[in-house]
Amino acid sequence: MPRAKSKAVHLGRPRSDAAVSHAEILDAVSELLKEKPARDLTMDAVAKRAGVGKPTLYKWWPSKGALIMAMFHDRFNAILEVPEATSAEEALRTRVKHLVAQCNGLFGKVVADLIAEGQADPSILKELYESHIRPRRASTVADIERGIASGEFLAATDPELLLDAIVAPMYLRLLLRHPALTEQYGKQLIDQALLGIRTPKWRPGRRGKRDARSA
Amino acid sequence: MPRAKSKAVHLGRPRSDAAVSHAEILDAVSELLKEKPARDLTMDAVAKRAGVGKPTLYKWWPSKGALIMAMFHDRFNAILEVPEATSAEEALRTRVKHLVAQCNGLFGKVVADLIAEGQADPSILKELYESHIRPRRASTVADIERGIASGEFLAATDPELLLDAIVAPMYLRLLLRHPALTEQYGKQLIDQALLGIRTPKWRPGRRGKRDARSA
DNA sequence: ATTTTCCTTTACGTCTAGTAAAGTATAAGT
DNA sequence: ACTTATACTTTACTAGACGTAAAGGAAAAT
Repeated sequence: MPRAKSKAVHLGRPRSDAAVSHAEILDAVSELLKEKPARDLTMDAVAKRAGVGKPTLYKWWPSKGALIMAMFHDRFNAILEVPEATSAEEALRTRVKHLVAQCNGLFGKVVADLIAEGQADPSILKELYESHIRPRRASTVADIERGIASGEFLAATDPELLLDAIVAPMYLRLLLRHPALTEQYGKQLIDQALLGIRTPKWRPGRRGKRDARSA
Repeated sequence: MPRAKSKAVHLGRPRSDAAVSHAEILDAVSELLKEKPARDLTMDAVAKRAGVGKPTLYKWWPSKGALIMAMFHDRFNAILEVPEATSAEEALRTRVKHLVAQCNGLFGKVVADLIAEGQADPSILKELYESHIRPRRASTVADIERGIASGEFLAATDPELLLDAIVAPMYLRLLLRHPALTEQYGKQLIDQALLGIRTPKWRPGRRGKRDARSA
């Protein structure tokens, strides 16, 4: 008589270490995406390269899109840390520089692929936005709000809108591939976006952070 | 002996009127794209709805992407005419308003689909850019340059960059579908982009509309 | 009526997604 | 050691779509 599955005592073959096979599968996805667009990625190819069977893939991920999303999640979930000591403008410039570099690598390709896949499967768009874009935005918005609080940026600044004006053109170039997304372009975008935002008289202290003025 | 095909005298069945069957085929594509994403559009379905055979489709267009692009070209090639009498700012606002409306209709869906398809077929991206985006940009850039020449905008303004900051966020919302692309958002983008561009002393003719910000 | 050309229909070969069925491995229990 | 229960893999299959080839029908000149 089999015992009730009350404790850590199970009958039969235990689950294999998901961490290991998952890593191998996501590696395979990552490597294949370096070679071909997501559209041309076949589950058979992933299974073959990972050394597993196709049903194994479907056991853990319901679709190709979900699998790619999982790889993206696993590999590109880091949010850039920006030292609080710098001015908000410097923080923005650092982030944008970093984003340009990422967009010109595998990160950029996969983001573009995911947005493309998302046009036929909105759940991908939703997850991409909720799990990746939203948190990244939040941390940059925090930078901007810091800049507003410190008097570096005008009080009337809308952080979300400012962010959109800087970042969206970069993503669009990523998607359209033309013209190329360069670091210089990122700089120009910041320069322009800050034209009407920057407080004229504001001077960064050498540590950057000045007390918020009272009234 | 067949005569040389020197003149309008051909032997055999004449070519059927391409204009007619093309229109029917592109109608079919258009209708089907109202119902499903480009990814799920099948050539069989197009052929069936248009009442033609599949080989006929491949006779004129080499791929599904090319077919969709042809429909897009045929249906959405109009560029908005903006009266030269208005201020550059008004011209921008008119264009943006128009673009929001278009993006929320079939135009927007097809653009998004084409960009998505383009991720696996760069020739689509290229044609989309060269044949559609570039000319539209040119006409808006002309508006902005008019504004610079008239002194409405600062001389240092970079028209392309300004345009990117306004339009790219709209396209990105179109592609990400979240948050929704509203007319208000378009307005806010212009408001913000013009903050650092507008000449302080410049006064529009009485047609200019002073507008309060909408929180 | 015959010929010539164009076009459509039908049918096919291939590829891929996703699933079902059968077989193999690894543990506990006796 | 041997059975049993469970997890996983391999193989094979169905369904659908692409893109093409072959055959037949339609419309003009002769």
